[in-house]
Amino acid sequence: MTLTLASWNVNSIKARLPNVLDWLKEKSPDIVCLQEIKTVDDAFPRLEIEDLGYNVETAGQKSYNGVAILSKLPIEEIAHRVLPGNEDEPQARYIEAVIAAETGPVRCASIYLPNGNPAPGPKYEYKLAWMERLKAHAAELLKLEEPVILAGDYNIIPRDDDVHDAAAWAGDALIREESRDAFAAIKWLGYTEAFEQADGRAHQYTFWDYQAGAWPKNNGIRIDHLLLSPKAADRLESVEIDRGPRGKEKASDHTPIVGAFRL
DNA sequence: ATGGTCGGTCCCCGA
Repeated sequence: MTLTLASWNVNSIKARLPNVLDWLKEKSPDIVCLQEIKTVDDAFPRLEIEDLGYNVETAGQKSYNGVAILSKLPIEEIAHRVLPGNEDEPQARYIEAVIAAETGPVRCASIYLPNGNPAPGPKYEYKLAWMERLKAHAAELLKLEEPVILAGDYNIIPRDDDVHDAAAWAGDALIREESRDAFAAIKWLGYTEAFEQADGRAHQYTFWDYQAGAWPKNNGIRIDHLLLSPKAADRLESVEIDRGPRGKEKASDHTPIVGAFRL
């Protein structure tokens, strides 16, 4: 049995609803981690998505940020709606569910990591502090020895091969050495970055800016990632970026990344 | 073509 899990920053679920519904109907992923839903929970278009066979859990806020998990499989538990380490966190950037897969529970998080620009500055400090919290929590999750998939918009360009023109991004919060080191530190705990593991793939992107014709010029960056615990990594069959949604009318500036697992 | 992004909004801010 194959379980498919997608991560997609939709840049407003209300503005993107027709595109999202079309894509869910077309691809029918088992689990979808959404970011930047940009709405409070009560205004999330849950019925339209439930009609397609999904259970829906959200952690939203007004205007900005907001994450959700959609699952065709039963959601056993929402383990967290705020990233542990600061329960007073005002920004909705984390939700973690335990999902009942055929092989047993699979723990999935939808993550919207702070952008961090301009760097240096307080927003960048917030990004690094948030990553420190994520690392501490990710370490705790490893102790459970479960399949864990930490999916989301990490706002991190891991390698120069993940950007059209690395020099043009020098100094940006998404590519700075401290950002990359913080991302690598989470991997070093024992997580596998799914896409990077697939050999020989370079210059495949998940985000293209709305400005300056970035999409037609394929001037993109790879910032949406799936981090896998050992038990999830062992079960990884494939991971692909689906460029389809980025080419549609009224597209998000991100496109989905989809992993397939023997789970 | 002296322009050139979106989305959510207390009309700018965040990306």
